[in-house]
Amino acid sequence: MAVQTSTKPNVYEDEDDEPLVFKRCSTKSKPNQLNAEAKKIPAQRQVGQPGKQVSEHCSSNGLNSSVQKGKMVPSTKSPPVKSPLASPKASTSSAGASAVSNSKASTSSRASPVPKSPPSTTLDGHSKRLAEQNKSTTIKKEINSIEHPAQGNSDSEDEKPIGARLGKVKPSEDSDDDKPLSSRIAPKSKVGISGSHPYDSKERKPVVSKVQKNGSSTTDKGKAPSVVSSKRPLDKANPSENSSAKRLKVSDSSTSVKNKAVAAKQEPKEEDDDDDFIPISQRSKKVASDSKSSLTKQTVTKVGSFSIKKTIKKSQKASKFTKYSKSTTKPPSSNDGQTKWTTLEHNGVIFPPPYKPHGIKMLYNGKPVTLTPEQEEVATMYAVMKDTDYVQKETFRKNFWADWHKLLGKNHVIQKLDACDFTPIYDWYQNEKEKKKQMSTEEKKALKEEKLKQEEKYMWARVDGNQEKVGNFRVEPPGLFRGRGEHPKSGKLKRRICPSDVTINIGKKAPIPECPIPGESWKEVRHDNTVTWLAFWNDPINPREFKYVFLAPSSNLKGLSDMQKYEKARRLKDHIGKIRASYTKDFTSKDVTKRQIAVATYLIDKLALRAGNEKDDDEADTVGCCTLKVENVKAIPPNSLEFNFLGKDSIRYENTVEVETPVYKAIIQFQSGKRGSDDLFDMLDTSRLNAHLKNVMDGLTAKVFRTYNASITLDDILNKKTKDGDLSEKLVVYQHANKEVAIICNHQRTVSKTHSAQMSKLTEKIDDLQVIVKDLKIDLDRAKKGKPPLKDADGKQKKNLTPEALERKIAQTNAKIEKMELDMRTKEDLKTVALGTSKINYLDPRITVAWCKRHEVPIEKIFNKSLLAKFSWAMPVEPDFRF
DNA sequence: TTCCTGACTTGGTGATAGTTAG
DNA sequence: CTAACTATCACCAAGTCAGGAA
Repeated sequence: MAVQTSTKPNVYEDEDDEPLVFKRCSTKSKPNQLNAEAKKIPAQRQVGQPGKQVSEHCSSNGLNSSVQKGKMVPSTKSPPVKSPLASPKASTSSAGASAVSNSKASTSSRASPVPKSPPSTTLDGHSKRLAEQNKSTTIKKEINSIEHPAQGNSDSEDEKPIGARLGKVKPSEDSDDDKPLSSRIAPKSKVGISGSHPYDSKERKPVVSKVQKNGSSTTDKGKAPSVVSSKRPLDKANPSENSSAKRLKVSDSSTSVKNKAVAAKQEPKEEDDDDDFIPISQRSKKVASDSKSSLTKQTVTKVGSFSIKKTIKKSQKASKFTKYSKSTTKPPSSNDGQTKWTTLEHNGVIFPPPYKPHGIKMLYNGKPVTLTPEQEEVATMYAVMKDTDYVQKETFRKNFWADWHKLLGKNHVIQKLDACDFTPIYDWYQNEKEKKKQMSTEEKKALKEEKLKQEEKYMWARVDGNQEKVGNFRVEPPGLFRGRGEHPKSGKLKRRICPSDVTINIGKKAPIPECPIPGESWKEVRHDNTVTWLAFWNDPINPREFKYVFLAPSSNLKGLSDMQKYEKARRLKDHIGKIRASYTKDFTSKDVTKRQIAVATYLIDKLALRAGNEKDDDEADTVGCCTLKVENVKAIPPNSLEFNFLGKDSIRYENTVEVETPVYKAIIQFQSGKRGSDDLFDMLDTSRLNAHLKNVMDGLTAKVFRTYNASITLDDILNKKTKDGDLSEKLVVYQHANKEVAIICNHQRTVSKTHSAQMSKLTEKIDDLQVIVKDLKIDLDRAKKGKPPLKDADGKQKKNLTPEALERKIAQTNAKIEKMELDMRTKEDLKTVALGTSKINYLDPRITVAWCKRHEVPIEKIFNKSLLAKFSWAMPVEPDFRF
């Protein structure tokens, strides 16, 4: 087991001991210890404390990390010119820049073979190539898209209690600028547990209550939010950076396609990767060897990396990763600047089936009403929503009525919604649902197959010769608009989309998809290779907006852009010290705009707030950083700020943080003389802010900070907290890190309806087990004295067991109890935290993959099937990769 | 400069497929 | 084998941000 770990452990450990620079403050709430500790760690960090600054600085430029890694290129500094080309930072390049693959050239061959059906099988080894590519971060890698065969991962393990270990984690400390500043955001109020007794046991932590959605909440809001302290030393700016910052106007790396082309050229040998045709079974061998070689190669370059070959096991493991990397065929075409593809074939989109009238009559003033199919369709949409809270909302009903009334006509019997009784339709619907549920497995299966058969042709596209999965090829069916929060348009009828609403985008030489509805035709057919959409139509609710059909996340196109996103965030690491120094300096600038930019940037960096674009009146009233209102922030002496606002999706953001005094003062100034509903940052909007950011780092925008803070936090926690231990303990560490990121990003979910019931059930079970333990102890005592055990509850005589056997049983039961308690704590802890969002969008998968490789954690334990497909580009990463 | 359009990423939820406990 | 859960996925809403028109 200890495989690779060998090298690293020490490193990390050391870190722990280092002085921390940032530390979190404790939350106010007093969680029980476990929590508290755990939470603290990540959650709140103080931004710099004075004394420690030094270290901070250093690290800031990533040095730290690089050092640790040993390798990853110290170079952070890349030449000032960021090159359009490669965005990648120099650092990566070390390995070899060489390998970029590019591609177009090779393309053709591979592609063809791929059958239309999803290729399920290929596994393969392109890893090598990929690996190299990775190293060089050059953008263009080829990502191939093929689907992976079933991977069966069988590992089953699963589930260990997650929370288990949290308690043990020690508070971390971080030091560097690199580290995320953020602090904890989530408000922590504590809530009591609902059920009867709380779970119990030892430490119970108060539950954190989260925020509620839509503001309504409330619940506990009063509680104490956590406070973060932040202080970052001012001094730090790095001189050097400035120059680079200036950047010439090169295009931003992300777009840098052009370069890529050049780079691409190289693609050496990878050709052999194609094993697409080899049966899987045979492939495995090959894979292993490939991977090995690739790894080896890497090893060479970098000193410290662990060598794979050490054990067989290892190689097997490696193969696991390679199996998920795409095997594909050709690399994506290189783009030059704008080009996203050279050839594109697909079959268009599929439309929902026409409405089938059911003929059930609803009641109006208690009397049945006959409706036309169109009217009935809309009535049914509403009827079906009877038990959702949408229909409780005034806006929803009003909008629905307006649209439906129009359909009914002025002289219809139905004149007002309140006198309508949709129950008959509702009941009919419930009944249909029930019937469906009752169908036999075979029937269900047949139905599913039927559907699959119809949709199959729409599921795949061929992009530059590669077979790629299409994301959303189904046109949205008509329905009532379900806006989130207090959306002014919620309840409006979303009309049916027809082919004449749809614009298709396809390669010039590709056959134009046949319109699936006889007699109708597409609105337009374009051949625009500067965009990635396959089709779009105007949103019926807001005609100036569009609904697009894109490729699935597992596609090369998406994978490439995903990777570029993370590379950009990694670049921020090299500039963050300078950026922080610069905005710190501007907190006291005489120029109000400058001061606002500085404070806004600080909030975005420290709290991971979203940029906050302006919104129209016909959208829900939510805000982001630039659109914060005076009333959303409350200054709490001596230097804390209490935030409370509705953010994206009308999710409430509640957090109290300690900020640096100049920030605190600046906020008070920005608020003075304004009404609560006025903009806090009146001189600012997102484009101004982003324009400023762009001056500091090429391609930098507000959202990059979210990605950066999320990923660096994961990398940091993972590397500091992972200890040797069994798999489940490692998974707990991962989950803990993931949770911290989710908290920073304020990713919430609603508490499941059955949550409290589940908790009390668990409590009950634990109580039962405790009774059992008690009885066992009595029996043990008796057994020691040679007496027979007591009768059981039914009055039956229990089996006579030896004291040893009884002791074993007691131990087992206690272990069970402990595990359950842990599960409960974890469950309670995560009841309002959504871990998935950050995994999908913010955490550089290479951090996870590398960590898995280092610690021998099967990647399938962390990434599910879709994530594995989406992140296939990250699978070849070197084990010592650090964000 | 500001406004508007267009393209693409990010996000929460409910239905469903898959698992596990009883 | 069924009930109870859980994990996953499809769905589609809601953001971000670039770039061009006004």
